[in-house]
Amino acid sequence: MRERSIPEATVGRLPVYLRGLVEMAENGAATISSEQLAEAAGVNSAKVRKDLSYLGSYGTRGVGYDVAYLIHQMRRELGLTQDWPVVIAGAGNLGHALSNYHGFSERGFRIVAVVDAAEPKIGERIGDLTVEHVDDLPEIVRRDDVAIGVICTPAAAAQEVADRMVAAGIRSILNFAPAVIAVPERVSVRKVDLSIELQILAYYEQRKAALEAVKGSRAGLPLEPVH
Amino acid sequence: MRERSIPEATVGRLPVYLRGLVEMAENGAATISSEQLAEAAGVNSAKVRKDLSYLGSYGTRGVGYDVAYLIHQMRRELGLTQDWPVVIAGAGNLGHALSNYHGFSERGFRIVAVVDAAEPKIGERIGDLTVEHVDDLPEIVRRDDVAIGVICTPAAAAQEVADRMVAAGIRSILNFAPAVIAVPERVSVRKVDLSIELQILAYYEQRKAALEAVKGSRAGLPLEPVH
DNA sequence: CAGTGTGAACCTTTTCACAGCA
DNA sequence: TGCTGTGAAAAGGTTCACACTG
Repeated sequence: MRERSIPEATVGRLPVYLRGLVEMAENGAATISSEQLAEAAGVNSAKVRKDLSYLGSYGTRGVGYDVAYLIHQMRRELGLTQDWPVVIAGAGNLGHALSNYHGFSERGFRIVAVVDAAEPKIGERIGDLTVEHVDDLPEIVRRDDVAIGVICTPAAAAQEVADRMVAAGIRSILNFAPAVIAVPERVSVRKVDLSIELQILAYYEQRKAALEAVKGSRAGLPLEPVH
Repeated sequence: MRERSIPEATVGRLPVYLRGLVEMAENGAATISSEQLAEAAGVNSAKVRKDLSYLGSYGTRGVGYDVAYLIHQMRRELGLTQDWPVVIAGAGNLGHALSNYHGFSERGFRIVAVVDAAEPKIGERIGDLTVEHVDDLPEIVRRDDVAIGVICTPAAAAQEVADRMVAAGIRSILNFAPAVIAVPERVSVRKVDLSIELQILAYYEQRKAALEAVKGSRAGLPLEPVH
């Protein structure tokens, strides 16, 4: 392989593999088979091999993959060899929780600022940070070379905040607000909608209940796997 | 159509449509076209029509869809005509934020309990709730007929909590812990991994930077859309 | 005649199965 | 011999384009 452009589905799994690999490394494993990594990532081994093949031929036939080397290559490919300064917009419940979330800093995402629009929030302390005004976004982005913004505002404010982030020069947005936001093509957006996840679970849950109700009477609708 | 089993990809979008429809209804719209709904949901209209066709033929040619009726059908299909009692495990930052998150209750997901394993947390108040001990899960699940559990613990505790949830009779799990959890086949699991989302953004961000660097010199790698 | 509903084409992703190599 | 790497087949998802209808 060793070619440009990793499939989107694969990109989404690489961080999962990476986490598994780092854990393996901590446990002292020097090499790992696709079978073992698949186990750790909760997928099948064919998928692991295909996915890793997009990074290059880093395995050894009959042996497996060198854990340390694969971690290195994966970090390089994912762009995790550098630190990523992140700004969070919205100092509510979720904004607080994310600002304090250790998993970010552990993986090289440094929260450099939290902004909000509400006067009473400004100046509030969150860990080492002080909540700044959203008007200061352009300055913050310049000051800390921020490329990634996280939106934790209510839905009604999400589009405006997104616009301000884009105007300030942010090029990637993680949106937790339950709203669809429009951005220029050059800006990447990913969304995480907490209640949508529950609604999806409810759908399958309800199906299971419906299935129970007719149990035995018919062959039964196949219950598709979730996620 | 009107047939069993909606494709997974469609199930994931229905809640987005639903949100758009509810907003339209609040704005007084009586009917909506696939084009308008597509706009609200951030997808194209062909997808909307295909997706809605799995629910049945609820549109009127030349007119569009009746908003109220479509909301009703969609709620029914998603299993949102009932309330879903939810238990949250882990009274840390995220557990707190989710317990207080209004978006859940607004959509019929009622947080009935927060549990934790750490003694000092037990008895702590979160909104109207008092943190209970994880040992009491079976009783809580019985008491409130809980079907959905949310894991907000550190990664190291996730599998054990999942096991306890399953043992207590929970059949759907939303996992926020950065860990893969194994559950019996009958249990649905969805995961939300906050730092994985950032890592995916970092990947595309880094690609964009790499592209800038060679700008003009070559035709350039196509920059695939994110999410 | 505007806009749905849907076959058919197309593209992406997953899985299979095995050749090839350490 | 054991496990990777990958073509080829299968499944799943998206988009096209247009017949059909209220």
